[in-house]
Amino acid sequence: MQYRILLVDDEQDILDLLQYNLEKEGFQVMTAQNGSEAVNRVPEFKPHLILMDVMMPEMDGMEACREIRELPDGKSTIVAFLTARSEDYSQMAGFEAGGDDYIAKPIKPRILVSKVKAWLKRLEGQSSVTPESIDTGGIIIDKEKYVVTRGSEVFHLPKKEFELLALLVSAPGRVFTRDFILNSVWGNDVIVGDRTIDVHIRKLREKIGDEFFKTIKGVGYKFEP
Amino acid sequence: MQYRILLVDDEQDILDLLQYNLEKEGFQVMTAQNGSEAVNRVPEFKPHLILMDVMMPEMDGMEACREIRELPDGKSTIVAFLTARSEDYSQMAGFEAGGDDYIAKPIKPRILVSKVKAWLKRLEGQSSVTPESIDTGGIIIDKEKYVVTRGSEVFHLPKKEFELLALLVSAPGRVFTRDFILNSVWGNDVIVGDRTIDVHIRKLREKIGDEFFKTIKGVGYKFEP
DNA sequence: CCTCTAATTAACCTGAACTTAACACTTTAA
DNA sequence: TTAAAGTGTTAAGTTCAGGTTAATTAGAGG
Repeated sequence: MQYRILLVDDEQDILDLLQYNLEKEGFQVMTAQNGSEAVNRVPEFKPHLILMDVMMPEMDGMEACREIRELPDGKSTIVAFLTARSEDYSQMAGFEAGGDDYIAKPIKPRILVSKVKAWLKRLEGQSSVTPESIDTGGIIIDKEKYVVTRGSEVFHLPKKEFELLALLVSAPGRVFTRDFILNSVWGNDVIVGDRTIDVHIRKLREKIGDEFFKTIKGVGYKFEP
Repeated sequence: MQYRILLVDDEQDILDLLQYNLEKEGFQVMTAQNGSEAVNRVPEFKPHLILMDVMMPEMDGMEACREIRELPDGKSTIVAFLTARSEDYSQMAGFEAGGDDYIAKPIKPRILVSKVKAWLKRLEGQSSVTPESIDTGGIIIDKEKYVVTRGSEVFHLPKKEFELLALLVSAPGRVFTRDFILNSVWGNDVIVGDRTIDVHIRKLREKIGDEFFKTIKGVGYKFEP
């Protein structure tokens, strides 16, 4: 499948440069010259990744990002900012605006491409949408802080357990087959034994609570609030 | 409040044009004809934004920018270069010299004005969103004095340690991936070994306190008050 | 050019996280 | 009812990310 990337910058030169380099790598690229144009293109183009300059006339990157996050298709795309290096980290990455990451100018094509690939790789593992925090049946999963809260208790789960939980909770009641879980949490290229999932489920049951994790024999597991 | 803009170009015509357009928008404008003149004007005028030609007699823009960055008032001002279009984006913007952005000649007044406004907008955000000193969980980070205070203790951290701390503290609780940290503190063109971050984290733990810095294995680090 | 500090690297250690193996248990269906 | 298949449990590996230390390199300032 071809990934779609939306480039947003007010300067044609930079758009050209980036577009050239990304298309060379086989990505499908669309461009926009300012924030509002970018916002408009999202619904039609449904980009997997948006690379956006922070500073633009008309509507700046932060504002555009906020608006994009409001769109139905804008929640799942990765937004990365192009920004000058400065001391102001929080601004820089535009966390508040819902930015995922950033790349500092000057942009070296090779670095750009490798970063883009890394970002997109993140999408592969995900089933569909991944909001910053999921809240189901009294269990809150905060992907930003990497913590799980149930009532007043706070759990610090290791990576795999956390991802497994996040997957199950992402669709409460839905049954995930062992196969699907392996793909999502472990990846299609990793081969692990049969009991690995069981053990991880067990740890979740131990920590979060037995009652939440239901086994469907011959099929898989599901999470129930 | 009125913003102060320092224009630097060796051509009187251009100075006049820019000055006219910017004053029309309500900005306070001062001009200089070369780099050294510009450097001299910074302490008295304390400009919010410096618009400077790259190529000038006496002292060019890059050099002037470097010197301005050395001044106490020069750290917080935004420096943008006026530059002819070229393929060399990294040079173009003079980021190495500490420039924040650039605008390509020929300069269209409307674009100039909107860019200037966008740049200055960043200052607004900084004063409110990210003050010069952050105070989290009893730890005060003074970005101006480059000093960290915890209770009555005062730490003078070296640059990298300070920046790492500032980054983590900028979003307490949030997990920063090693990758992200490398980008932010080291920049995406610098390649450093795997253990570099660890060592810096260790120094912070040593100096500030072990309990504040939490490791999320396989993910990254976070700061918790 | 020397000195001192910061920054980075290298080499090694540690332990949590993850996986596996072995076996017990449970369900299903011939 | 009993084998077969699927899952649960435990403990014992194994691996790999991160921690630690010391040595090396880079850089600023005299």
